[in-house]
Amino acid sequence: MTVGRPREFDVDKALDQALQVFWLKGYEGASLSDLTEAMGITRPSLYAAFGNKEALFRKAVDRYQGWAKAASCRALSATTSREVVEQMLRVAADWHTDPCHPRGCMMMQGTLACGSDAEALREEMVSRCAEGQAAMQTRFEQAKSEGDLPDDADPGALARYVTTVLRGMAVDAAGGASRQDLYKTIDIALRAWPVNGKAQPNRVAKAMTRRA
Amino acid sequence: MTVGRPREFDVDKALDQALQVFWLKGYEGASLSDLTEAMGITRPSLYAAFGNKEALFRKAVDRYQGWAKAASCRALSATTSREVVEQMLRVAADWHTDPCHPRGCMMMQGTLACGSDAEALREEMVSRCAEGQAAMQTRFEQAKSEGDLPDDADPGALARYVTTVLRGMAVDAAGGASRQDLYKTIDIALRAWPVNGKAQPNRVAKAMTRRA
DNA sequence: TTTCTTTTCTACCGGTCGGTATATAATAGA
DNA sequence: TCTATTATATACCGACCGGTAGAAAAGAAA
Repeated sequence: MTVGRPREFDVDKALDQALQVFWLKGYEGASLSDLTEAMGITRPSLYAAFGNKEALFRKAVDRYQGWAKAASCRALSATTSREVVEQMLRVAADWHTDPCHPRGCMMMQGTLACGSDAEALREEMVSRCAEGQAAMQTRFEQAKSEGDLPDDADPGALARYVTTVLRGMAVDAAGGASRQDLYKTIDIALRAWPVNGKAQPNRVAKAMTRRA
Repeated sequence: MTVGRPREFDVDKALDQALQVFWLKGYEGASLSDLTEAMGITRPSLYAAFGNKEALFRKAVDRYQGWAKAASCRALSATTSREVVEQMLRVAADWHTDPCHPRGCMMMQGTLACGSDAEALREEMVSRCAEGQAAMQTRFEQAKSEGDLPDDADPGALARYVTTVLRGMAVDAAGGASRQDLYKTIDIALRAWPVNGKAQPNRVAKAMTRRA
């Protein structure tokens, strides 16, 4: 029951369009003309609805990260650390080569692709990416305590390694690598994963609920 | 014995300064004002000496790639494929965290960090990066024929894997990762390297000349 | 219908972008 | 010294940047 002239466009759809533009062109590479044309609205409408360009970018990143976090949570709940990593990498490979949207990682394309004046933005994005790495680290610490990883395993270093491969794959995809190429890379990357000689007490029980 | 007024600045030194600016700010993020200030020359001097901004960037990339190719050749001449990869990754880690210049990879920071109008530039950089990957692939094919890699090894996929890790590390470094962090990542990444059960006839002989 | 609120549109702001016209200064050869 | 040639410095170009003022339009409440 709002008063005043009703908005003529769908805010969420417009945000999706803006996300695509940022993904493709980066934060600074996406001009307001690019954005308003893709969103199908005029400049003042954009400012009234989203604040300014930076706020619009943040909202686009929020939406993007929502998807990423959902996929990440699903992967983190896999039974073994190895399965966590494999799912993480495969989902990323599928995502970064999905023909429904631009290739590569939106946050990397959008934020690494920005000059120095948006330094604060970049640092925020770096720390946002670090969240995912930290989540993996805690998951691997849990795996270690469960005996799913050997005693000499370094959860932090392992999480960093996976993050590095993820970032590399995102660049590969942005540069045109095919999904099959990324799959082959994943097969090799996974051979670095430590195998433990200890018993894994919860493994069978967890495996039964894995596909729930 | 050239005629006319002599140039008052050192072209190579100016190009080095331009390289630093592009490295730090990217192709589009580096404005002509940024460049001329860092190079210590005026705008018309820049255009007279280098053509235009894009030509200047290409020359800067040429110089950067010269260093990269030299290091790459050194690594490729190592005895075993594993040593090739280890040296490749370690040199890259050192390079990308060298305090003497901006962090990360100049070509990635410079080119991935550009909008859509410089699409041709980006594609050229992508193909330039592919050269290094191709060189690794031929080196690994040689290793396979020498028995240094198992018969079921896929030289192309292995080269892609190493390239992916290299790209990931470059992003890590640009985001602030320490050299020690990258070293730990390398230790893990190397565990993916295939081990062969076959004899390696030339291994001892080559190892003797390795440190020559 | 009148009033109030909010969105939409056109047109514009100062600033910066990459690039250049023009005039002057500095050298080599005649 | 005079001329040809090249580099320098100032000042400027049209185009585009992110962002906004102000009027018209469309709804809800009175």
